[in-house]
Amino acid sequence: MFSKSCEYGIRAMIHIAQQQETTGRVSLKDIAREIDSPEAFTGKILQTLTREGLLNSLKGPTGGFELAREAGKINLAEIVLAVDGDNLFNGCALGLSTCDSEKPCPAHEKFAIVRDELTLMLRTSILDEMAMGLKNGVSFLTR
Amino acid sequence: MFSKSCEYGIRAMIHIAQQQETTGRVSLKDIAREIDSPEAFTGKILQTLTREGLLNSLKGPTGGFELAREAGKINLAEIVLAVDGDNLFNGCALGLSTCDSEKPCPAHEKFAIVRDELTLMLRTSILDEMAMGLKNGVSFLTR
DNA sequence: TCTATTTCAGACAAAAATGTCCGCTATTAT
DNA sequence: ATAATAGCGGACATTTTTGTCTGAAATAGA
Ligand code: FES
Ligand code: FES
Repeated sequence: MFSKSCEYGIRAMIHIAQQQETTGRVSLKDIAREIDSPEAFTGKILQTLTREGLLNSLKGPTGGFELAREAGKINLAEIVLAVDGDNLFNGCALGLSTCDSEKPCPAHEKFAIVRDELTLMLRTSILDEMAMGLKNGVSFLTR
Repeated sequence: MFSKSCEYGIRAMIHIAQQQETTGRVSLKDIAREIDSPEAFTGKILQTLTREGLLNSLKGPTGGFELAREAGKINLAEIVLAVDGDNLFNGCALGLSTCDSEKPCPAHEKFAIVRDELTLMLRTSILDEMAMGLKNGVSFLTR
């Protein structure tokens, strides 16, 4: 469904959202440890998220990453778009060059509905809600 | 969403379903041409589908591939499972080792719903219906 | 039987995704 | 100022996915 990069990116963003309420900025080392991901690789992904305007980064001691906007105004669709691009939202299920309802593939009719539901689900998955779940111990970022 | 292999596999199965009503078995060469896919690579995928019991194959002149069951009794979920495995149906959105509603990731609650809708959509996408769409010119396998 | 055709199996190759390393730059604290 | 810290950028390495090639095995038809 999502690339490894995207999975790490989402987990990182949720962890940052949950952490920064209390401790402010979060370091790469802390993030990689908490979401159980390879540190250097995660660093690359966080750079991407920073370039894409979802994170701010600060160098030096006490440096680290923080959300570019408040956690209530960032949703999963933005993160997926930033890391994996828009193919999941627009692409054809059967890999045709474009998804076009005027000249659809045989799966289009049923697939487009589910794809749109997925898009909506991602748009309505807000970072602060997910961070809340983490904090309350009802959800987890490792296993 | 799906791997290239899976996309080619689905397109091949739909083409075979549409073609074999009239001309019987379908050769790899014909399939690769009609679904616009690399021939040798497509051959590998058809071998997999044959091993997995979704296709029968026959060597020699007049040989080729045919559906192992009638097109009304094969759905997309089976093809996806045969080629890409069950991760799409069971896997965690955020890449945790397993998806477990007892110890869910922060995306689980909303994601599991959409994932189940996708599964249902694939299960109810039947090969003969899609082949019909192709024959009637309302859907297409290339672009 | 002989030949042409077609799938099968395995080795090989190229490209993309995933992951690591290292030196550089910016920043903080002493 | 200087040293220590943390992100940045680019090169490099590994693994997976995607794709190719070749020869063998099976089969139909002449
Ligand atoms: S054309 Fe294939 S999903 Fe729209
Ligand atoms: S635990 Fe992540 S989707 Fe179920």
